[in-house]
Amino acid sequence: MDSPALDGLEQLDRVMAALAHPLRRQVLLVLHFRGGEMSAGDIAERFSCKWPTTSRHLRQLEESGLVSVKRDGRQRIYCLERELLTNTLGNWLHWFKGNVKPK
Amino acid sequence: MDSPALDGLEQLDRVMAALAHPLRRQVLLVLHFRGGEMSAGDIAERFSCKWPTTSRHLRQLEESGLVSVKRDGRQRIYCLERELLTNTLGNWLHWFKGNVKPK
DNA sequence: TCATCATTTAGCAAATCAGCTAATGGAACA
DNA sequence: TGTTCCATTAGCTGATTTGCTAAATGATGA
Repeated sequence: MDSPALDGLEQLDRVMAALAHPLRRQVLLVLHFRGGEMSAGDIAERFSCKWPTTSRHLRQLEESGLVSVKRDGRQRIYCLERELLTNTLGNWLHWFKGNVKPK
Repeated sequence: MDSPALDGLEQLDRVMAALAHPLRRQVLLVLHFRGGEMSAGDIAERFSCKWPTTSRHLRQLEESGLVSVKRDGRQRIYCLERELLTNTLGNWLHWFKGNVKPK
């Protein structure tokens, strides 16, 4: 299910919170470098923590909108939402581009 | 005190953690749009939480390296470290630029 | 030196987070 | 239908975060 037009601030808040944990950032990178899609199992086996722990991190990522999920038989496939990531972070960062009131 | 050449991952970790709280992000923006430097008091009076609360957020920002402090008489002046912010975040984000393994 | 101003530190309580194990859900297949 | 496989949810615990109030610090000025 799509977050029903989560407003910008709320979205930023969730994205930033999701990015605060190193494991979640790592998941995003792994997803990216493996082509953007991986099953939960493929993701989980790359990390040293227990499966349910990874599973919860994945859910947080999903709730932030940074990944989406689809079912394929008994697997769940996680997809990186690359544009949401780069846009959300990029747009926020953009406020800081250019000197305001340069000395 | 300067963090003695904090390594990249540690740095990223602290920056991301610092950015996870909306008030801390807001402080950075306020600092930026006010020219990069403000006293603790000027910052604190712009937020609705109590002074000590803001003070602690400022310390977290300082520990992440995103701001630095200098004393000026009995005031403390906080300075936005704009390059650290844009470099740290920009470099991380850069991993996600360009399609890897497009289908 | 004593009071004052700007700000931080100490210390506490409530909320949230992150890890674990055990139990559950649901598709596939014998 | 029952078993197996992939993955999640439930529920617990300990650590961390965030807010508060009250006390402390440290520079300035009378």
